[in-house]
Amino acid sequence: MAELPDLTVFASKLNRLLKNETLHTLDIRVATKLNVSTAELKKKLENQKLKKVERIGKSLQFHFGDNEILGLHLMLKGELKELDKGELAPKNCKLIFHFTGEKSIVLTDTLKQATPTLNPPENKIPDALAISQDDFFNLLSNRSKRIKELLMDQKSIRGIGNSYADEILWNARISPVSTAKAIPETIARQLYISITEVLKEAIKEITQANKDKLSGEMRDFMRIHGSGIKKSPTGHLVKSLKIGGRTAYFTAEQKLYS
DNA sequence: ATGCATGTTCCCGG
DNA sequence: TCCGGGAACATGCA
Repeated sequence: MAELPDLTVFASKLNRLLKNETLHTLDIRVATKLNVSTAELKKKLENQKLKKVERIGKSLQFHFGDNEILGLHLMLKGELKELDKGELAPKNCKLIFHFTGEKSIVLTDTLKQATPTLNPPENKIPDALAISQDDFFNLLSNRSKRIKELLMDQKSIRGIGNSYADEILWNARISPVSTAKAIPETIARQLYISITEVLKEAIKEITQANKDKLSGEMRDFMRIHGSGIKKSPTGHLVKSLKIGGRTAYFTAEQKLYS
């Protein structure tokens, strides 16, 4: 699925496309995972102006007129797509947003796991691109989890998925199986920098490749993560390991703290 | 053909 | 209670 950098690009595309447009009709084809009734969702959002779209963690938030927020998590297979005028709803369509200016976007999901949430509860879990250095140090200091799992733990820090966790840990030269609290502060500082650097660089790459994208993921620029990558940019053999049911890619350049 | 990838949740055992 | 492993979900791609 799309990860944080892709979602950031989607959010800016959605803003360019739909900001200040009024939602005319919300066509709810599949209501699975929805936290309110279809009637309530329609009632709250239809005829409201879309004020902005934001990315928070791995979800998008559509802010509508009267303080109504629609959160949307795409999960593994959710995809957004612009629908041309008169175009039929695609297969596996869950939601269609028809705006008064005749623009429409559709949410499809073959897995039916995409999760729309009306007015998601306030959440203090920091976003990976917004966490302060102090909060990040505190997060590491009392956790005996392996660092890769901690970075991917959405209840600790939001937005980092399997592939970017590998990229970040290689950038910081830290082994993914290091114990979080065993990482010394100087190294943790580097890790903090790597998070921002890797994610921002990815946003830049994706934007340059296609600032208008609304779906899919782009990974061409990844240094470590991917079954096709044999060596790191510095020439070290890429090894792999299952961590938390996911494949971690790493090299001997990455130091183990335990 | 086989199996891997992908996020989250839930279930189980240590 | 925390930690880690595994399954489940549907589909496309090597």
